[in-house]
Formats: sequence, structure tokens, C-alpha cells
Amino acid sequence: MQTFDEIVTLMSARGLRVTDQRKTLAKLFSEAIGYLSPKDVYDHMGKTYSGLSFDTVYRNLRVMEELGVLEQVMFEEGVKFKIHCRENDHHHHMICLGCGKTYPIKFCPMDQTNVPTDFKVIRHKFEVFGHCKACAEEEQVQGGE
Amino acid sequence: MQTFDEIVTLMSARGLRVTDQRKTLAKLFSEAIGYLSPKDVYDHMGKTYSGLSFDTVYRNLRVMEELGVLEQVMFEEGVKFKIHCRENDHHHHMICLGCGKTYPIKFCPMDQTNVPTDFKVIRHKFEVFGHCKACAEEEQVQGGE
DNA sequence: GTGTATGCAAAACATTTGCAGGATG
DNA sequence: CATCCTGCAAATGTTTTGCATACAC
Repeated sequence: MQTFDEIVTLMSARGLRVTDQRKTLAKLFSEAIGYLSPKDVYDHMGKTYSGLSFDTVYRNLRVMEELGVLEQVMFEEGVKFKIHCRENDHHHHMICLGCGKTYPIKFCPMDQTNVPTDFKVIRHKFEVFGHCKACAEEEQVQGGE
Repeated sequence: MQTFDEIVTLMSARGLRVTDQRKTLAKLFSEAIGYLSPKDVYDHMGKTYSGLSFDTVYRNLRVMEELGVLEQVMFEEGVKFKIHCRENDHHHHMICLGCGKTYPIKFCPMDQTNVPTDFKVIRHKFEVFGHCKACAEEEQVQGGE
């Protein structure tokens, strides 16, 4: 997790202007638990910053992705963003469908996968979805399936 | 891979009408090698069937997904479809970035993944992207990276 | 013939872009 | 005060929906 200050410093170092919108965005993602869709971001930011426009959200999401602060992932429901993982070693994620919180998986299935020699692997994706302890309990209380 | 005839029979059995558009769609997917986006489908079908509309493509993609004939997968570039895998046992895919052709991976990483007892796994995704023999050779000839 | 599927048009939604005014460094 | 960023509006792309007509059964 990168802190708000680190993000602001990085933006500044790259010659980008530190506007209120960007500060709000940096604060949101530095504190956010899971993945956020552009709409989530717009809604959350709207609370702090009224008169915000959607295009600024998109623009800044892209800026922060190019900065390396955010990472974009495609889910069934669409694009989502979160703070770029800091773990220096390769890893995957368990993702809670309730709160969106992620947990690292150190194990990489590529080590175990028998790839034919004539298939040139470029990238891979391994994600586990489910409910974390808190969200699983909540499900149970509500009698969800 | 399901054959054209099987798809048509299934549609008919479910009380769906076997229209030219649906036949063309069934033929396209029964012969298609990899994943197709709605636009791909529209373009391919347009060749056989002029005066086709986009909404019919979408409607029928959804119909055939509900039928269990097609499966939908979300990629970075958007939604794509392919014939539903027939393999009766659980498996994953290697997907060629060139031609979209898929190859089954029998190995499932979930067996090896150490999931904490308080995380309730619901589903998982494991995909390997790369180039198949033919597409890798083509890349090389063209001097691609 | 009856009812479903299609095509058209328009709506709904997501994302991008041009431009003038405003804020940042 | 020069430039970059923002907000507005409009454009673009994708997917959905309403409705009259056409087609499958």
C-alpha cells in the first residue's frame, strides 16, 4: 500500500500538478480496501468534492495508472482499479466478493503448469474469488446462499 | 466442440425458433477457432447475411449463452464468446493471443493453493496467454518483439 | 394463424475528446 | 503568468429496449 504522501510526492516529482481532485483521488485509493470502479471513485469523490466531473475521474485514473500508482484489472462487471501492489515478488490474489479486499497468494501456478514447448507464454492470470471471514459471516446472518 | 447440428437441435428442443440468423451464428461458433467479440460476430455474420443488425447479434449471443451453448469471458479488450467447453472435467485454458485458439490445461492450481480456513472460495480463474506454434512463427518472420 | 425473432430507431450507459476558463507552480 | 487541469458539452462506442413488421412453426 502506498501512502497518500508518497503518491503526492511522486506526482510532484513527475511535474504533475497536485490539484484538489488528485489529492482526493490519492487519499481515496491510499485508504481504500479493495478494487474501485470508475463509478465508485466518482461517487466516493463526490462526497468530498462536489461539482466533480466524470471525465476528470477517468483522466486522473489513467494518469495514476501511467504513474504506476494504480493498477487496472478487468472483472466480469467491468474495469476496476486499486493501489499498485508493492510486493516485489511475483504473486496472485484472493479477492473478496463482498468487500473487495485482496490477499496475496505467494504460490504461482505457472511453476506447476505443463506448457508445451511450442507454446510461447507471454502472461498469465490467476485469481481466487470468495468471501473473507467478515463477509462470510455477514452472508450467513442474512441467510444468503 | 459442439457441432452445428447439435446446437440447432438444442435450440429447437427448447422451443426456440431456428432462424437464418441463429443458424449463421451456430455455424460461425461451431467452426470458430477462438474467442469472438460481439463485433467479430457481427462482421463475420455480415458476410453471410447482409442487413443484419447489432441488436440481433447481442440478443442471440445472450440466448445461446443461456442455452449453455456459448460461454462468455471478459478480457482486457472486452467481452468475448466461444463455444462452451465440453470437457466434463474441470480444466483451464492456454489462449493464443494471435489466433485466439485455446488449449486445455488439466492442472488446477486450487489444489496447490493454500487458502486460509476463514476464506470461503467461490470461484477462481486461471488463464495462460501466449502464442501457439503457428502464431509464434509468424511473429518471428515479421520481426515482432 | 399465432407468437416469437428481427430490424430499425432511440435510449441507456461507459468512456473519450475539444475547448474555454480556472487553478497550480 | 504560463501552463496544466478541470468542467462542460458533445462525440464515440457499446449494449439494451420498444415497437411494428416479418418469419418460423
